[in-house]
Amino acid sequence: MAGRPRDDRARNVILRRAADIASQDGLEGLSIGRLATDLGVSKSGLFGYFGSKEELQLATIRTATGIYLDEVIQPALTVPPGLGRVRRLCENWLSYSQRRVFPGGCFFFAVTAEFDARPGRVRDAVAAASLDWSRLVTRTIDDARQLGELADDTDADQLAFELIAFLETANARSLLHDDPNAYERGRTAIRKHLDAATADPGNTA
Amino acid sequence: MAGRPRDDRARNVILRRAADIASQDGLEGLSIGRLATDLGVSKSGLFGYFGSKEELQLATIRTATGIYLDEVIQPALTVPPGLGRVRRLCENWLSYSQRRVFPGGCFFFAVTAEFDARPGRVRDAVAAASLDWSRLVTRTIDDARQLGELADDTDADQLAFELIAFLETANARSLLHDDPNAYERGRTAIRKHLDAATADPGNTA
DNA sequence: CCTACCGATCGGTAGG
DNA sequence: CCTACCGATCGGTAGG
Repeated sequence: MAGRPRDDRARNVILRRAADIASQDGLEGLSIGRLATDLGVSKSGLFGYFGSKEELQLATIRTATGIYLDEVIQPALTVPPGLGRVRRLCENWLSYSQRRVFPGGCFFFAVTAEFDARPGRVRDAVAAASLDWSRLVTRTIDDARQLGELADDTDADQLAFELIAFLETANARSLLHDDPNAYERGRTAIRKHLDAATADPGNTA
Repeated sequence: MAGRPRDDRARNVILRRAADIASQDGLEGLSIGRLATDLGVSKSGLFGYFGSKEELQLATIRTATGIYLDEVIQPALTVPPGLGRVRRLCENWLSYSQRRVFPGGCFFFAVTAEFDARPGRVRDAVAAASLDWSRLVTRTIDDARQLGELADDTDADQLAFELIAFLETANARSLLHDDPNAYERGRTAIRKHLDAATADPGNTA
């Protein structure tokens, strides 16, 4: 299945560039010819790595998932479970978007809106990645709750929905309006929200 | 500028269909040939109404804006200013998304992610529509604050950011995961958030 | 508002 | 992994 090391390196270079293009112009806007020209190889040579455009799209999603793991998730797992890890996960996400690890902002935000109404394997792969992320945030919140750092009656699924909403909206607003305040709005919303959910018997919010 | 009434009617039919297609496949996925075939007219005949693909895209955005006004904004203005109008605006938005007024969910969510990283007139038009909507939500919240229905220190811009985040995330999750609970998550988040912001000197959240 | 066409680009293939 | 090509489709135009 895996080619020689040299092939793998070439493949990685191709897919990193593909993910950058897709974050800006979408996975449909990503064309084999353009990608080949950008990288200075022949179209059919590049095509041979993947066999079809759909396979290129799926491989690009896997590459983006790996980068997301490295940039957002892994560094948060160095923090012990609890509220601190929840905060770190959110901050890593905002930083990943703000630093433009992908030039078009969050890769998954870009391709979700593109494929959410187009049934097929690409949509399925995007939906699976989104679900994995959503479950990780939920689990991290629930850990904090079980450790007594969030109120006992915290609905982890609901709070995860709300935090993810703030992250994605900060990303979207920053991109669409070149608004540098977007990330501060997101940070404020997250801080306020997590403070409101901290274990505090007198808190009714 | 405006053609005969017959032309205007034909134009509206074309643009309504264009908005439906764009909500699912994007404004680039909207092709003049496909649109012409769908509507049973010649490609050049349809082209003549607009003169370029970019003009078709801009006209489609204007049509979608009109539908958004009719479905979301106008019916909320029948409610007197205050917290009730804020709630009505949010509920109208969720209903507009949930009823699939556009088959691909919110038209503007779909085209924002598509064009947020592609400078040009289309992005500018999408950004302007987004800003208008954002300002309307902010103003509606600030009216409620001035009427004493929201806490005096409510940051209307910040609260608008948060409510819009819940709306868009409910839309996105419903589309990507065929999740019927997405809208209830959105409604819960909005209710909880507005309750926490209601005028109440003892509330520290 | 039609038919017929333009050059460019798409995904994909043949042949070496 | 290259050159050269395939049919299909793109936005747009000529001519009537």
